[in-house]
Amino acid sequence: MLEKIARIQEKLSEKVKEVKIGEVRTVAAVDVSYSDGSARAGFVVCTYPECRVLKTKVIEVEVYFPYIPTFFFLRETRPVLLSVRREKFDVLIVEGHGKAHPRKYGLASHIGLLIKKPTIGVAKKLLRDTPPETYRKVGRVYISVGNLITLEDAERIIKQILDETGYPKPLKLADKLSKGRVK
DNA sequence: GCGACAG
DNA sequence: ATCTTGTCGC
Repeated sequence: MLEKIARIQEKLSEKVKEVKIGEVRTVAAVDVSYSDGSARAGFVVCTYPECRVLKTKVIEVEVYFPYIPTFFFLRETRPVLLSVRREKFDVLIVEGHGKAHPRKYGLASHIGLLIKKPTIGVAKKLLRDTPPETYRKVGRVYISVGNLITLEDAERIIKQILDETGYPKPLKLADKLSKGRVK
């Protein structure tokens, strides 16, 4: 079964577009946390590059798929998609890899393909067998192309919004929101 | 002693 | 991720 899905990932990775992004005025971020059998997605939209918070929200949804390394997107696509639908932003930061993946297709790429908007994958650790040219280390995180952006643009954008700990500010807020740990 | 592949 | 213990490395 997973073999079949792996082939699909390789096929879908060919649909990812690496193009220069247009003017960026707002950046959004999503992160998911779990409690019991439900997943909670924290979503935030900030101005770029100032990172003034324009919107925040949290949604809750039942999760049915387990976490399997390199198949992470099967578990988080649903909650992430539901939280970003109908929202407005120029680029979306996703907690999880984009092209920095053994099959060049992580959650950030899947989301980017589905919503047809620029996405950047951000993760704290690398997966085994990740092609070196697919990512950059920025601050303390690894970033990669999700969709509709170049690695260079992604790097430039993330560098502008790092906090003092080397972690993207919008993503940190999304993380807190998902854990219900923010005003 | 029990693993070290995103979360 | 979440829980949890110890604080460190094969």
